[in-house]
Amino acid sequence: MKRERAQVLSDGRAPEVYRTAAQIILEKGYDATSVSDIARALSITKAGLYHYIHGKTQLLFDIMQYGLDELEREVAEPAKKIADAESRLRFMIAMHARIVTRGEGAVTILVDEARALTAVQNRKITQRKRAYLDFLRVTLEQMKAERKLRDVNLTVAAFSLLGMINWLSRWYQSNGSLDEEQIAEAIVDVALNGLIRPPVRGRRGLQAI
Amino acid sequence: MKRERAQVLSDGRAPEVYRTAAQIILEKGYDATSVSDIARALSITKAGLYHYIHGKTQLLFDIMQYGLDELEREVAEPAKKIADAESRLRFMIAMHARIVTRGEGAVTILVDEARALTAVQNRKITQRKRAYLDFLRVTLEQMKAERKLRDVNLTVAAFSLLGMINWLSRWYQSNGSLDEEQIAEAIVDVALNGLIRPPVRGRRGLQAI
DNA sequence: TGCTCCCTACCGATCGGTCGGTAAGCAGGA
DNA sequence: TCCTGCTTACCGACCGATCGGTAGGGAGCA
Repeated sequence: MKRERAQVLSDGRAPEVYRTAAQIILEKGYDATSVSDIARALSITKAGLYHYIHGKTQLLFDIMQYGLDELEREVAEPAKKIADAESRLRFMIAMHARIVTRGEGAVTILVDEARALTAVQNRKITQRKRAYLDFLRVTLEQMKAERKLRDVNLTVAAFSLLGMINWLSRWYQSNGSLDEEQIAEAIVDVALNGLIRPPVRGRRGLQAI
Repeated sequence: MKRERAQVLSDGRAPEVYRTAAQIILEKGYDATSVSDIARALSITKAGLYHYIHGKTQLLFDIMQYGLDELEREVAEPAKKIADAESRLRFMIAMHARIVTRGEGAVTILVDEARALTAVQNRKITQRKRAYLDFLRVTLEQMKAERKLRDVNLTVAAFSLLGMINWLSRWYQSNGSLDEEQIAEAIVDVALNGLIRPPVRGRRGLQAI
Protein backbone atom coordinates (compact mmCIF):
# COMPACT_ATOMS: atom_id res chain seq x y z
CA MET A 1 0.00 0.00 0.00
CA LYS A 2 2.47 2.55 1.13
CA ARG A 3 4.05 3.88 -1.93
CA GLU A 4 5.72 6.93 -0.54
CA ARG A 5 9.50 7.19 -0.88
CA ALA A 6 9.30 5.20 -4.12
CA GLN A 7 12.71 4.99 -5.69
CA VAL A 8 12.50 6.56 -9.08
CA LEU A 9 13.60 3.96 -11.57
CA SER A 10 15.35 2.13 -8.76
CA ASP A 11 17.33 -0.93 -9.60
CA GLY A 12 17.92 -1.59 -5.93
CA ARG A 13 19.57 0.39 -3.20
CA ALA A 14 22.90 -1.41 -3.49
CA PRO A 15 24.78 1.53 -5.03
CA GLU A 16 23.36 3.87 -2.39
CA VAL A 17 24.44 1.42 0.31
CA TYR A 18 28.04 1.36 -0.86
CA ARG A 19 28.23 5.08 -1.50
CA THR A 20 26.88 5.84 1.95
CA ALA A 21 29.19 3.33 3.61
CA ALA A 22 32.18 4.87 1.83
CA GLN A 23 31.22 8.35 2.96
CA ILE A 24 30.92 7.35 6.60
CA ILE A 25 34.12 5.30 6.61
CA LEU A 26 35.88 8.24 4.98
CA GLU A 27 34.73 10.55 7.75
CA LYS A 28 35.15 8.39 10.82
CA GLY A 29 37.61 5.74 9.74
CA TYR A 30 36.87 2.05 9.26
CA ASP A 31 37.42 0.85 12.82
CA ALA A 32 35.44 3.68 14.34
CA THR A 33 32.54 3.04 11.98
CA SER A 34 30.09 0.44 13.22
CA VAL A 35 27.78 -1.51 10.97
CA SER A 36 24.92 0.11 12.84
CA ASP A 37 26.26 3.55 11.93
CA ILE A 38 25.98 2.70 8.26
CA ALA A 39 22.54 1.16 8.71
CA ARG A 40 21.32 4.22 10.57
CA ALA A 41 22.49 6.52 7.79
CA LEU A 42 20.45 4.40 5.38
CA SER A 43 17.44 4.42 7.70
CA ILE A 44 17.38 0.66 7.96
CA THR A 45 18.39 -1.71 10.74
CA LYS A 46 21.67 -3.53 10.99
CA ALA A 47 20.04 -6.82 10.06
CA GLY A 48 18.47 -5.09 7.10
CA LEU A 49 21.86 -3.84 5.96
CA TYR A 50 23.15 -7.39 5.97
CA HIS A 51 20.82 -8.05 3.11
CA TYR A 52 23.23 -6.00 0.98
CA ILE A 53 26.64 -6.68 2.46
CA HIS A 54 28.49 -9.85 3.32
CA GLY A 55 30.34 -8.77 6.40
CA LYS A 56 32.15 -5.62 7.44
CA THR A 57 35.58 -6.45 6.03
CA GLN A 58 34.00 -7.67 2.78
CA LEU A 59 32.31 -4.27 2.54
CA LEU A 60 35.64 -2.54 3.02
CA PHE A 61 37.25 -4.84 0.47
CA ASP A 62 34.54 -4.06 -2.07
CA ILE A 63 34.92 -0.32 -1.53
CA MET A 64 38.67 -0.64 -2.05
CA GLN A 65 38.19 -2.65 -5.20
CA TYR A 66 35.91 0.11 -6.43
CA GLY A 67 38.60 2.66 -5.62
CA LEU A 68 41.07 0.70 -7.69
CA ASP A 69 38.50 0.41 -10.46
CA GLU A 70 38.23 4.19 -10.45
CA LEU A 71 41.99 4.61 -10.66
CA GLU A 72 42.27 2.17 -13.52
CA ARG A 73 39.24 3.45 -15.41
CA GLU A 74 39.87 7.17 -15.02
CA VAL A 75 43.64 7.38 -14.70
CA ALA A 76 45.57 4.36 -15.93
CA GLU A 77 43.47 3.36 -18.96
CA PRO A 78 43.19 6.86 -20.43
CA ALA A 79 46.86 7.44 -19.66
CA LYS A 80 47.86 4.43 -21.73
CA LYS A 81 46.58 6.24 -24.78
CA ILE A 82 49.00 9.11 -24.23
CA ALA A 83 52.21 8.34 -26.05
CA ASP A 84 54.38 11.15 -24.70
CA ALA A 85 55.65 10.19 -21.26
CA GLU A 86 55.71 13.68 -19.80
CA SER A 87 52.17 14.44 -20.94
CA ARG A 88 51.12 11.09 -19.56
CA LEU A 89 52.66 11.83 -16.17
CA ARG A 90 51.02 15.25 -16.03
CA PHE A 91 47.69 13.66 -16.83
CA MET A 92 48.05 10.94 -14.22
CA ILE A 93 48.96 13.31 -11.41
CA ALA A 94 46.19 15.75 -12.23
CA MET A 95 43.54 13.10 -12.75
CA HIS A 96 44.49 11.16 -9.64
CA ALA A 97 44.40 14.38 -7.63
CA ARG A 98 40.97 15.20 -9.03
CA ILE A 99 39.63 11.83 -7.90
CA VAL A 100 40.89 12.47 -4.39
CA THR A 101 39.52 15.99 -4.14
CA ARG A 102 36.23 14.82 -5.63
CA GLY A 103 35.74 13.27 -2.22
CA GLU A 104 33.82 10.13 -3.14
CA GLY A 105 36.01 8.35 -0.67
CA ALA A 106 36.86 4.99 -2.18
CA VAL A 107 40.39 5.94 -3.24
CA THR A 108 41.16 7.57 0.09
CA ILE A 109 39.82 4.58 1.97
CA LEU A 110 41.91 2.41 -0.31
CA VAL A 111 45.13 3.98 0.92
CA ASP A 112 44.18 4.59 4.52
CA GLU A 113 42.51 1.43 5.71
CA ALA A 114 44.54 -1.41 4.27
CA ARG A 115 45.43 -2.74 7.70
CA ALA A 116 41.85 -3.74 8.43
CA LEU A 117 41.70 -6.30 5.62
CA THR A 118 42.23 -10.00 6.02
CA ALA A 119 45.53 -11.37 4.76
CA VAL A 120 43.94 -12.77 1.61
CA GLN A 121 42.09 -9.57 0.81
CA ASN A 122 45.17 -7.49 1.52
CA ARG A 123 47.20 -9.55 -0.93
CA LYS A 124 44.75 -8.91 -3.75
CA ILE A 125 44.55 -5.17 -3.05
CA THR A 126 48.30 -4.83 -2.67
CA GLN A 127 48.80 -6.57 -6.00
CA ARG A 128 46.57 -4.10 -7.82
CA LYS A 129 48.15 -1.19 -6.01
CA ARG A 130 51.56 -2.41 -7.09
CA ALA A 131 50.40 -2.60 -10.70
CA TYR A 132 49.37 1.04 -10.52
CA LEU A 133 52.67 2.03 -8.93
CA ASP A 134 54.57 0.08 -11.58
CA PHE A 135 52.73 1.90 -14.32
CA LEU A 136 53.72 5.20 -12.74
CA ARG A 137 57.30 3.99 -12.50
CA VAL A 138 57.39 2.89 -16.11
CA THR A 139 56.34 6.36 -17.14
CA LEU A 140 59.10 7.87 -15.05
CA GLU A 141 61.60 5.42 -16.53
CA GLN A 142 60.54 6.37 -20.01
CA MET A 143 61.08 10.02 -19.17
CA LYS A 144 64.47 9.16 -17.78
CA ALA A 145 65.38 7.40 -21.00
CA GLU A 146 64.29 10.51 -22.88
CA ARG A 147 66.58 12.54 -20.62
CA LYS A 148 63.62 14.58 -19.47
CA LEU A 149 64.13 13.72 -15.84
CA ARG A 150 66.63 15.16 -13.44
CA ASP A 151 68.85 12.60 -11.75
CA VAL A 152 66.40 11.53 -9.06
CA ASN A 153 65.79 8.21 -7.41
CA LEU A 154 62.70 6.81 -9.11
CA THR A 155 61.34 5.11 -6.01
CA VAL A 156 61.51 8.30 -4.02
CA ALA A 157 60.04 10.18 -6.97
CA ALA A 158 57.07 7.86 -7.41
CA PHE A 159 56.21 7.72 -3.71
CA SER A 160 56.65 11.45 -3.34
CA LEU A 161 54.09 11.95 -6.07
CA LEU A 162 51.68 9.59 -4.37
CA GLY A 163 52.36 11.25 -1.04
CA MET A 164 51.50 14.68 -2.36
CA ILE A 165 48.34 13.38 -4.00
CA ASN A 166 47.11 11.16 -1.21
CA TRP A 167 47.79 13.83 1.37
CA LEU A 168 45.24 16.00 -0.39
CA SER A 169 42.47 14.12 1.35
CA ARG A 170 43.78 15.34 4.69
CA TRP A 171 43.74 19.05 3.97
CA TYR A 172 41.65 19.79 0.90
CA GLN A 173 38.27 21.31 1.69
CA SER A 174 35.77 21.66 -1.08
CA ASN A 175 34.57 24.98 0.30
CA GLY A 176 38.08 26.39 0.52
CA SER A 177 39.61 29.09 -1.61
CA LEU A 178 41.13 26.66 -4.10
CA ASP A 179 38.97 24.61 -6.42
CA GLU A 180 39.76 21.11 -7.61
CA GLU A 181 41.16 22.27 -10.90
CA GLN A 182 43.57 24.76 -9.37
CA ILE A 183 44.79 22.12 -6.95
CA ALA A 184 45.38 19.58 -9.67
CA GLU A 185 47.37 22.08 -11.73
CA ALA A 186 49.32 23.32 -8.74
CA ILE A 187 50.30 19.80 -7.70
CA VAL A 188 51.49 18.94 -11.18
CA ASP A 189 53.49 22.14 -11.24
CA VAL A 190 55.12 21.62 -7.86
CA ALA A 191 55.87 17.97 -8.55
CA LEU A 192 57.46 18.55 -11.92
CA ASN A 193 59.17 21.89 -11.44
CA GLY A 194 59.83 21.95 -7.72
CA LEU A 195 59.62 24.94 -5.44
CA ILE A 196 62.70 27.00 -6.14
CA ARG A 197 63.65 28.95 -9.22
CA PRO A 198 66.18 27.09 -11.31
CA PRO A 199 69.59 28.65 -10.90
CA VAL A 200 69.94 31.36 -13.48
CA ARG A 201 72.31 30.43 -16.25
CA GLY A 202 73.04 33.82 -17.76
CA ARG A 203 70.79 36.83 -17.37
CA ARG A 204 67.41 36.66 -18.95
CA GLY A 205 67.49 40.16 -20.36
CA LEU A 206 70.76 39.58 -22.11
CA GLN A 207 69.57 36.34 -23.61
CA ALA A 208 66.57 38.02 -25.13
CA ILE A 209 68.84 40.12 -27.29
CA MET B 1 65.84 -10.33 50.36
CA LYS B 2 65.36 -11.20 46.71
CA ARG B 3 67.50 -8.85 44.75
CA GLU B 4 67.25 -10.52 41.33
CA ARG B 5 66.07 -8.52 38.32
CA ALA B 6 67.24 -5.33 39.96
CA GLN B 7 66.64 -2.48 37.55
CA VAL B 8 69.95 -0.81 36.98
CA LEU B 9 69.43 2.75 38.02
CA SER B 10 65.77 2.47 37.08
CA ASP B 11 63.55 5.48 37.41
CA GLY B 12 60.43 3.53 36.65
CA ARG B 13 59.02 1.80 33.59
CA ALA B 14 56.98 4.77 32.42
CA PRO B 15 59.20 5.57 29.42
CA GLU B 16 59.17 1.92 28.38
CA VAL B 17 55.38 1.89 28.66
CA TYR B 18 54.96 4.86 26.33
CA ARG B 19 57.59 3.67 23.86
CA THR B 20 55.99 0.24 23.66
CA ALA B 21 52.51 1.68 23.29
CA ALA B 22 53.68 3.94 20.47
CA GLN B 23 55.27 1.02 18.66
CA ILE B 24 52.13 -1.11 18.81
CA ILE B 25 49.81 1.74 17.84
CA LEU B 26 52.15 2.51 14.96
CA GLU B 27 51.91 -1.08 13.73
CA LYS B 28 48.25 -1.85 14.24
CA GLY B 29 46.61 1.56 14.41
CA TYR B 30 45.02 3.11 17.48
CA ASP B 31 41.53 1.63 17.15
CA ALA B 32 42.80 -1.85 16.43
CA THR B 33 45.12 -1.73 19.42
CA SER B 34 43.49 -2.81 22.66
CA VAL B 35 44.74 -1.79 26.06
CA SER B 36 45.34 -5.48 26.70
CA ASP B 37 47.60 -5.64 23.64
CA ILE B 38 49.85 -3.01 25.15
CA ALA B 39 49.77 -4.64 28.57
CA ARG B 40 50.67 -8.01 27.05
CA ALA B 41 53.66 -6.52 25.26
CA LEU B 42 54.85 -5.17 28.60
CA SER B 43 54.20 -8.50 30.36
CA ILE B 44 51.81 -6.95 32.82
CA THR B 45 48.04 -7.11 33.13
CA LYS B 46 45.62 -4.52 31.88
CA ALA B 47 44.92 -3.38 35.44
CA GLY B 48 48.63 -3.09 35.98
CA LEU B 49 49.01 -0.93 32.90
CA TYR B 50 46.42 1.46 34.27
CA HIS B 51 48.89 2.26 36.99
CA TYR B 52 50.86 4.14 34.31
CA ILE B 53 48.22 5.53 31.98
CA HIS B 54 45.07 7.53 32.55
CA GLY B 55 42.85 6.13 29.85
CA LYS B 56 43.37 5.04 26.28
CA THR B 57 42.74 8.37 24.61
CA GLN B 58 44.89 10.15 27.19
CA LEU B 59 47.68 7.74 26.25
CA LEU B 60 47.22 8.60 22.60
CA PHE B 61 47.15 12.30 23.44
CA ASP B 62 50.39 12.02 25.41
CA ILE B 63 52.10 10.18 22.55
CA MET B 64 51.00 12.89 20.14
CA GLN B 65 52.24 15.62 22.43
CA TYR B 66 55.58 13.83 22.50
CA GLY B 67 55.56 13.71 18.70
CA LEU B 68 55.03 17.46 18.62
CA ASP B 69 57.77 17.90 21.22
CA GLU B 70 60.10 15.99 18.89
CA LEU B 71 59.19 18.19 15.94
CA GLU B 72 59.71 21.36 17.92
CA ARG B 73 62.89 20.23 19.61
CA GLU B 74 64.60 18.65 16.62
CA VAL B 75 63.17 20.59 13.69
CA ALA B 76 61.60 23.93 14.56
CA GLU B 77 63.92 25.12 17.33
CA PRO B 78 67.18 24.38 15.50
CA ALA B 79 65.67 25.77 12.30
CA LYS B 80 65.03 29.11 13.97
CA LYS B 81 68.78 29.55 14.28
CA ILE B 82 69.24 29.32 10.52
CA ALA B 83 68.96 32.79 9.06
CA ASP B 84 68.90 31.90 5.37
CA ALA B 85 65.40 30.82 4.43
CA GLU B 86 66.38 28.29 1.78
CA SER B 87 68.91 26.61 4.07
CA ARG B 88 66.30 26.58 6.78
CA LEU B 89 63.75 24.94 4.52
CA ARG B 90 66.24 22.29 3.42
CA PHE B 91 67.06 21.57 7.03
CA MET B 92 63.42 21.30 8.06
CA ILE B 93 62.48 18.89 5.29
CA ALA B 94 65.50 16.67 5.84
CA MET B 95 65.21 16.63 9.62
CA HIS B 96 61.48 16.02 9.61
CA ALA B 97 61.98 13.17 7.15
CA ARG B 98 64.67 11.67 9.36
CA ILE B 99 62.33 11.67 12.35
CA VAL B 100 59.73 9.80 10.33
CA THR B 101 62.11 7.21 8.94
CA ARG B 102 63.66 6.77 12.37
CA GLY B 103 60.45 4.92 13.11
CA GLU B 104 59.89 5.81 16.74
CA GLY B 105 56.27 6.28 15.87
CA ALA B 106 55.09 9.32 17.77
CA VAL B 107 55.20 11.69 14.79
CA THR B 108 53.48 9.21 12.50
CA ILE B 109 50.79 8.54 15.09
CA LEU B 110 50.43 12.28 15.44
CA VAL B 111 49.35 12.67 11.85
CA ASP B 112 47.43 9.44 11.41
CA GLU B 113 45.27 9.09 14.49
CA ALA B 114 43.92 12.57 15.17
CA ARG B 115 40.34 11.42 14.71
CA ALA B 116 40.45 9.27 17.84
CA LEU B 117 41.01 12.21 20.16
CA THR B 118 38.31 13.96 22.13
CA ALA B 119 37.26 17.39 20.89
CA VAL B 120 39.27 19.16 23.59
CA GLN B 121 42.40 17.11 22.99
CA ASN B 122 42.06 17.56 19.25
CA ARG B 123 41.90 21.31 19.60
CA LYS B 124 45.17 21.41 21.51
CA ILE B 125 46.96 19.13 19.07
CA THR B 126 45.59 20.96 16.06
CA GLN B 127 46.79 24.24 17.50
CA ARG B 128 50.35 22.99 17.84
CA LYS B 129 50.22 21.41 14.39
CA ARG B 130 49.09 24.72 12.96
CA ALA B 131 51.98 26.52 14.63
CA TYR B 132 54.38 24.12 12.92
CA LEU B 133 52.66 24.58 9.58
CA ASP B 134 52.75 28.35 10.01
CA PHE B 135 56.46 28.25 10.66
CA LEU B 136 56.94 26.29 7.46
CA ARG B 137 54.80 28.81 5.64
CA VAL B 138 56.71 31.77 6.99
CA THR B 139 59.90 30.24 5.65
CA LEU B 140 58.31 29.82 2.24
CA GLU B 141 57.04 33.38 2.36
CA GLN B 142 60.49 34.63 3.17
CA MET B 143 61.87 32.75 0.20
CA LYS B 144 59.15 34.23 -1.95
CA ALA B 145 60.12 37.71 -0.81
CA GLU B 146 63.71 36.90 -1.71
CA ARG B 147 62.49 35.84 -5.17
CA LYS B 148 63.91 32.40 -4.60
CA LEU B 149 60.58 30.66 -5.09
CA ARG B 150 58.82 29.92 -8.32
CA ASP B 151 55.31 31.26 -8.57
CA VAL B 152 53.59 28.50 -6.61
CA ASN B 153 50.63 28.56 -4.27
CA LEU B 154 52.11 28.50 -0.77
CA THR B 155 49.34 26.40 0.72
CA VAL B 156 49.75 23.72 -1.91
CA ALA B 157 53.51 23.95 -1.52
CA ALA B 158 53.49 23.53 2.25
CA PHE B 159 51.03 20.64 2.25
CA SER B 160 52.83 18.95 -0.60
CA LEU B 161 56.00 19.01 1.44
CA LEU B 162 54.21 17.52 4.42
CA GLY B 163 52.55 14.97 2.18
CA MET B 164 55.85 13.76 0.79
CA ILE B 165 57.38 13.56 4.24
CA ASN B 166 54.47 12.00 6.07
CA TRP B 167 53.94 9.48 3.31
CA LEU B 168 57.40 8.13 4.05
CA SER B 169 55.99 6.18 6.96
CA ARG B 170 53.85 4.18 4.55
CA TRP B 171 56.59 2.96 2.26
CA TYR B 172 59.98 3.41 3.88
CA GLN B 173 61.49 0.20 5.16
CA SER B 174 64.59 0.39 7.29
CA ASN B 175 66.00 -2.75 5.70
CA GLY B 176 65.45 -1.45 2.17
CA SER B 177 68.09 -0.35 -0.30
CA LEU B 178 67.89 3.32 0.71
CA ASP B 179 69.10 4.50 4.07
CA GLU B 180 67.57 7.34 6.04
CA GLU B 181 70.16 9.84 4.92
CA GLN B 182 69.70 9.10 1.22
CA ILE B 183 65.95 9.43 1.60
CA ALA B 184 66.19 12.75 3.40
CA GLU B 185 68.48 14.14 0.70
CA ALA B 186 66.36 12.77 -2.12
CA ILE B 187 63.17 14.26 -0.70
CA VAL B 188 64.78 17.66 -0.32
CA ASP B 189 66.03 17.44 -3.88
CA VAL B 190 62.68 16.41 -5.37
CA ALA B 191 60.74 18.96 -3.36
CA LEU B 192 62.97 21.89 -4.23
CA ASN B 193 64.01 21.06 -7.76
CA GLY B 194 61.13 18.95 -9.03
CA LEU B 195 61.32 15.97 -11.29
CA ILE B 196 61.97 17.34 -14.74
CA ARG B 197 65.03 19.08 -16.12
CA PRO B 198 64.54 22.82 -16.27
CA PRO B 199 63.84 23.96 -19.80
CA VAL B 200 67.09 25.00 -21.41
CA ARG B 201 67.25 28.75 -21.85
CA GLY B 202 69.95 29.08 -24.49
CA ARG B 203 72.69 26.54 -25.00
CA ARG B 204 75.18 26.14 -22.22
CA GLY B 205 78.17 26.12 -24.47
CA LEU B 206 77.28 29.36 -26.14
CA GLN B 207 76.61 31.06 -22.83
CA ALA B 208 80.03 30.14 -21.59
CA ILE B 209 81.56 32.34 -24.20
C1' DT C 1 4.36 -19.40 -4.50
C1' DG C 2 8.65 -17.56 -4.25
C1' DC C 3 11.66 -13.67 -4.11
C1' DT C 4 13.21 -9.18 -2.39
C1' DC C 5 13.66 -6.32 1.37
C1' DC C 6 13.57 -5.42 5.83
C1' DC C 7 12.22 -6.31 10.71
C1' DT C 8 12.64 -7.80 16.04
C1' DA C 9 15.22 -10.22 19.00
C1' DC C 10 19.11 -12.11 20.31
C1' DC C 11 24.02 -14.20 20.52
C1' DG C 12 29.00 -14.65 22.09
C1' DA C 13 33.04 -11.97 22.16
C1' DT C 14 35.59 -8.13 23.23
C1' DC C 15 36.05 -3.64 24.56
C1' DG C 16 37.75 0.19 28.07
C1' DG C 17 37.80 0.66 32.66
C1' DT C 18 37.36 -0.20 37.86
C1' DC C 19 37.25 -2.79 42.03
C1' DG C 20 39.54 -4.43 46.35
C1' DG C 21 43.60 -6.30 47.51
C1' DT C 22 48.72 -7.40 48.02
C1' DA C 23 53.86 -8.05 47.91
C1' DA C 24 57.82 -5.45 48.29
C1' DG C 25 60.47 -1.49 49.55
C1' DC C 26 61.67 2.62 52.02
C1' DA C 27 61.79 6.35 55.74
C1' DG C 28 61.95 7.32 60.31
C1' DG C 29 61.17 6.89 65.37
C1' DA C 30 62.15 4.13 69.54
C1' DT D 1 67.33 -3.51 65.14
C1' DC D 2 62.61 -3.90 64.85
C1' DC D 3 58.18 -1.84 64.12
C1' DT D 4 55.00 1.46 61.92
C1' DG D 5 53.21 4.10 58.09
C1' DC D 6 53.13 5.05 53.47
C1' DT D 7 54.19 4.46 48.48
C1' DT D 8 55.04 1.96 44.26
C1' DA D 9 53.84 -1.56 41.27
C1' DC D 10 51.21 -4.63 40.21
C1' DC D 11 47.09 -8.65 40.08
C1' DG D 12 42.46 -11.37 39.45
C1' DA D 13 37.83 -10.66 38.99
C1' DC D 14 34.45 -8.29 37.31
C1' DC D 15 31.36 -4.49 35.06
C1' DG D 16 28.30 -2.27 31.54
C1' DA D 17 28.50 -1.21 26.84
C1' DT D 18 29.18 -2.17 22.28
C1' DC D 19 30.73 -4.86 18.74
C1' DG D 20 29.89 -7.96 14.29
C1' DG D 21 26.80 -11.18 13.06
C1' DT D 22 22.57 -14.40 12.84
C1' DA D 23 17.90 -16.77 13.20
C1' DG D 24 13.53 -16.45 11.90
C1' DG D 25 9.66 -14.05 10.41
C1' DG D 26 6.61 -10.84 7.79
C1' DA D 27 4.99 -7.48 4.15
C1' DG D 28 4.50 -6.67 -0.58
C1' DC D 29 5.21 -7.56 -5.31
C1' DA D 30 5.75 -10.85 -9.50
